[in-house]
Amino acid sequence: MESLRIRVNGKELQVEKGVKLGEVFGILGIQNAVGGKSGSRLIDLLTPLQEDMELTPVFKEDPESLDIMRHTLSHILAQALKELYGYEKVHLGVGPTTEEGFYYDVEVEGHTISSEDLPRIEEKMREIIAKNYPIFRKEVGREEAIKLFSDLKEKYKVEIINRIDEGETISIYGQNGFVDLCRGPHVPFTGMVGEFKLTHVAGAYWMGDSSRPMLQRIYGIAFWDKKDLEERLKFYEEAKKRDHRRIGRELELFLIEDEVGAGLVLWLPKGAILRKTLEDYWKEEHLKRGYQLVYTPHVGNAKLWQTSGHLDYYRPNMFSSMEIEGEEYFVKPMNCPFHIAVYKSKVRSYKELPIKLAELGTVYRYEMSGVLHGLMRVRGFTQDDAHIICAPEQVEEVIQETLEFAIDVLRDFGFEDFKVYISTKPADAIGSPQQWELAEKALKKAVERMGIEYEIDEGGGAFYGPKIDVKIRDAIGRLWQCSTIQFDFNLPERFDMEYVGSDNRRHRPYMIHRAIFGSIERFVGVLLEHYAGLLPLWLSPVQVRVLPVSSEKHLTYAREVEGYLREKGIRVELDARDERLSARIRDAELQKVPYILVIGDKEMEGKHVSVRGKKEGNLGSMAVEAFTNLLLEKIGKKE
RNA sequence: GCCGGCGUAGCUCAGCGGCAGAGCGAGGCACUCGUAAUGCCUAGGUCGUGGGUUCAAGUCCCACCGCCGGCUCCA
Repeated sequence: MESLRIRVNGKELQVEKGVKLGEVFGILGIQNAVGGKSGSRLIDLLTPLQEDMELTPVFKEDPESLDIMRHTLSHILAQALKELYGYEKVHLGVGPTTEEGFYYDVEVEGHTISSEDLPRIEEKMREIIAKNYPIFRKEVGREEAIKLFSDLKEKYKVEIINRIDEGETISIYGQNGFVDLCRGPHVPFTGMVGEFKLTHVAGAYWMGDSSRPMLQRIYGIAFWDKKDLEERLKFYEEAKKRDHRRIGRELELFLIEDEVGAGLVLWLPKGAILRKTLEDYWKEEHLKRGYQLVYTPHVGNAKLWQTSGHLDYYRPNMFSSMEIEGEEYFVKPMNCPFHIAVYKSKVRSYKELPIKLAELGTVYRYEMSGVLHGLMRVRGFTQDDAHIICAPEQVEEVIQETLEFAIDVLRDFGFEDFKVYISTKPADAIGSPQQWELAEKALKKAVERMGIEYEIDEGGGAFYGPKIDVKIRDAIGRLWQCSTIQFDFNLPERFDMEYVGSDNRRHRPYMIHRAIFGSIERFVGVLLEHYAGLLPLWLSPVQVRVLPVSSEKHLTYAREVEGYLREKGIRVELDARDERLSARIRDAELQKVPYILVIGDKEMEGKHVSVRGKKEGNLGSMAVEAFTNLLLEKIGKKE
């Protein structure tokens, strides 16, 4: 028998080839290990060791251990389904782990699983766990595997086997009469899994291909500790509480209605003022940084979209055409062709570059009905769009400046944590290698210089150019894609864009698309979820609500205060309804108004107001001017 | 678009073959009130739309529209 040298935590051990990792740990007196790790590779206790290796044990404290037990839970889920609906009726797809749990894609003949079935399935799973069945692992040959899974009527598994590379080991795992094709890793007994809960069931195409059958995906979450599980469930509840669709209705910000159309947003007065605040800020910041604002139409001639290539490549996402005086027109899905037309309105000199054209351009895109979601995914939205046209030697500086701009803006809205993704040249790219190299280098350099954490999505760029995407982390840790800076080597060619260089010759400029918010709609949605509706003062649709204690005695002075604040540019409302003061306070609190001013006899005497802050609580009485100055200072600081 | 669930008053929801309901909100009246809900009264519905089954349909069946959870797509 061949022998192997295994190093665990620095201790070297000589064992026979084929000895299971669990036995190795046993010899070494390592207890409670869930599995082992060699480099980044996870190995479970059931796996026979075939080569010399250095290992560290994985315990429950190690995050990798979750992956192992979640994987086993997905098998237990599969077995539970087989037990409940019949071994030959349940066809298994794939059952991987997720960031917080696991799922299994299955097809159940003659039954569709609904969320009502989940408790029963869970119960069956707990039975399997309680029995503490030993889990086995076996390596099988390709032919043997195909025969085994064909006999089991596991058509999807057979398909997977056929896709496995020659030479790769094919392993099966199972327990108590249940067998699954699986790479592992798993815990050695069904009783070793942690706390779990099945959360929901949804459809999922086999292999993610819409031309293949749709399976049912059963999702579960799982952690070692009940505490962690409950925390995760609380997170879902918290997310639900922050749902911008709910907040939007409660605070009367926006409306999306059947009568108007799916994915089309009506901005109610309070939402409109929020949007205006965002837009005014946006325009000011752009002007400060040398952008030129433009306005372009909502529709454009088909010839334009032909030249841009949208009709060839983007047509499925465009609304149907309309005919005007024998010419075909389309509602715009993008602003770029118009901005290019602005650029081309005259001969451009290198001295003008970079030219930065910006517009809050409302575009319409056909999105499949199933993907529409509140403000986050709509059919009509306003991009905070800009196109930067520059010379090659300006690219680096332009990218740097643009990225800084985006981050500065996002910081102003209270986001501090960013994740940046750079997508590089895909296989089917157009443009010269020099162009790609220059562009990709500029992107990387900009991110590195700013010291932001980033990842590279190798080959993930669009065919027409590489890009940077910025995602922001919200108050409960979720990432939202917002800003994007995207090179375009395609449109300058298609539209024959030029500038005259210092050599008096014509040159092709570089063009960069960029958005900071992404879309106004989506960004407002993200803001609402980030702040759970309690927007910072400078963004609040209503910043102050004035409440006279008595709607008769104090009304005149209350109106005076209201008028004064309004004149100072503060968004103020008077609530002199014939209601108890505490009822009106409650109402203002629920509407998340940052400051409530109570006005009674005492305040009237000294031209004071009694201030109650949403965050600070009762701040006591102060002079109207003092309060106004305090407020204006806070608004100025974007608090 | 696909799979599953769901559409009942402005909102949140109950009713699941036999007289359309509740709370909040809205309107009216009384109370004139000091930091998170004063009381009483009233109005409000082709039960998403269209078809079908039935003596009888929010309720059962079919189609469509929309919403929710996913999948897919996001030149």
